[in-house]
Amino acid sequence: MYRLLVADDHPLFREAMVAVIARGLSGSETLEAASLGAALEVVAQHDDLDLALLDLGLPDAEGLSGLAQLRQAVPWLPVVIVSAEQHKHTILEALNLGAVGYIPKSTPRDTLLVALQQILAGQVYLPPDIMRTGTPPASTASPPEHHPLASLTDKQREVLAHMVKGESNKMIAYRLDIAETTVKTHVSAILRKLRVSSRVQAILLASERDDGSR
Amino acid sequence: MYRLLVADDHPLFREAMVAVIARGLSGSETLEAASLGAALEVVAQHDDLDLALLDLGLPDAEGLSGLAQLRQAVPWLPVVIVSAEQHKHTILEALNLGAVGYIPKSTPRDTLLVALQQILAGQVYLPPDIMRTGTPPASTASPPEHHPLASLTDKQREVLAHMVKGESNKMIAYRLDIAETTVKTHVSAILRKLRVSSRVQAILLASERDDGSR
DNA sequence: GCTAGCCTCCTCCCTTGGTAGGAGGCGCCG
DNA sequence: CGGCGCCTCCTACCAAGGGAGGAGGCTAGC
Repeated sequence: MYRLLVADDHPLFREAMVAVIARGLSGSETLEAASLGAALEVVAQHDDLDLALLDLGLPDAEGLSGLAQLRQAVPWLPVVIVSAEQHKHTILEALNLGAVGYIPKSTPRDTLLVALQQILAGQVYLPPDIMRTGTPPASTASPPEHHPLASLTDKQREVLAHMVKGESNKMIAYRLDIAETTVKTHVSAILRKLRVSSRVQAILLASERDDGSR
Repeated sequence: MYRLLVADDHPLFREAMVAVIARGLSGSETLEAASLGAALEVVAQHDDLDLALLDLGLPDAEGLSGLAQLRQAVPWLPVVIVSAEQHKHTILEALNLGAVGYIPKSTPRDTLLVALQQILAGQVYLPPDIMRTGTPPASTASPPEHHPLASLTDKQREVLAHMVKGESNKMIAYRLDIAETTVKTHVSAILRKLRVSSRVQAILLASERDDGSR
């Protein structure tokens, strides 16, 4: 049913996770990686993955840099962080980097399954503690998840419309009669909101959605 | 019917050209520009132009640099060079820069009309002299005009396929197991053959054509 | 009044994209 | 065999893209 990647350097935990998935998501296939490097290789060769479970604290990845690299390499792949650490700051950082969820290692098996299903369904999973404590992550967490494109401001949408036509920042600036730096600001905001890392990906995503054009 | 831009610093010649167009291509609209700067402004504000007639020797454009700038600014706009000069080298250079034709100023009115119609129909017009003298422009002139995409080599098509997915040069290199410099070489060749100036435009052009994907 | 969001613009900095030009290897064809 | 096209890779260089961070002005809402 689904194809998942479990990236964790602890063999036992990896196996446990795989077992949970096998039992809870029957028919799903799991790939494993013991390091970030291995994970990057795996994702490079499998473009049909549905989700990656990434452990924080892989030997070859400093903290969230592993997430950053993974997102960078394959922006289309949803990544959920699996970690022992539970600092609110780290979790928000991860979301900012494009993670679609954060699962504490202490999560009981059945809750874990619910979390995975929720994430595979396109939702975001966060540890209940965080959800409860009055934390309105606002900018990156709640709204964008469901309406990536809808969350753009008018001006951003306008800039995106020009990007889609293949125009450069400089040309967009000229047409909209604003400074190129301003265009860059908008573009950066767009990329962040759409969770992609290059204008090309933003364009593909945009023209894939709205597409009333042909 | 058509919207043309006539860029020439000589008012008399410009008027004559406009007159020829008015008589021969009834219903067509012509815009005028007396300098390259003016031409650039015009094209920036009119994205529905069909063709630009560019004089070589505009006050603010050194030789073919005007063509280069114009092509750079609006790659989608076909540009035909109108010039007094007739050196074979210049003509080939112009074609290399993406011009779709080269019309000597000495061309008689009726021939000029034929040339314009030919160009508007997607053909290329070159002064008969050049066509006759055994000059096989090969690389840029004859084949690409009709089949921009078809003229790509297998490898180039393969690279383009990855570009269309939104992948960076580095990622493509990794997937195809070749050096990034090689990917760049292919990308450059693709851009040249497709007559565009950025990967985004190449991608848009490519996904506009083949599109069996949706 | 103050705050929050948005738009505007800037500087500094690094990465990516793209061009130019050269060079070697391979295979095909006249 | 020699030439030609293609693929490969390289160096060097410049332009464009993108992130970080700060800053001012504006309006809407509390």
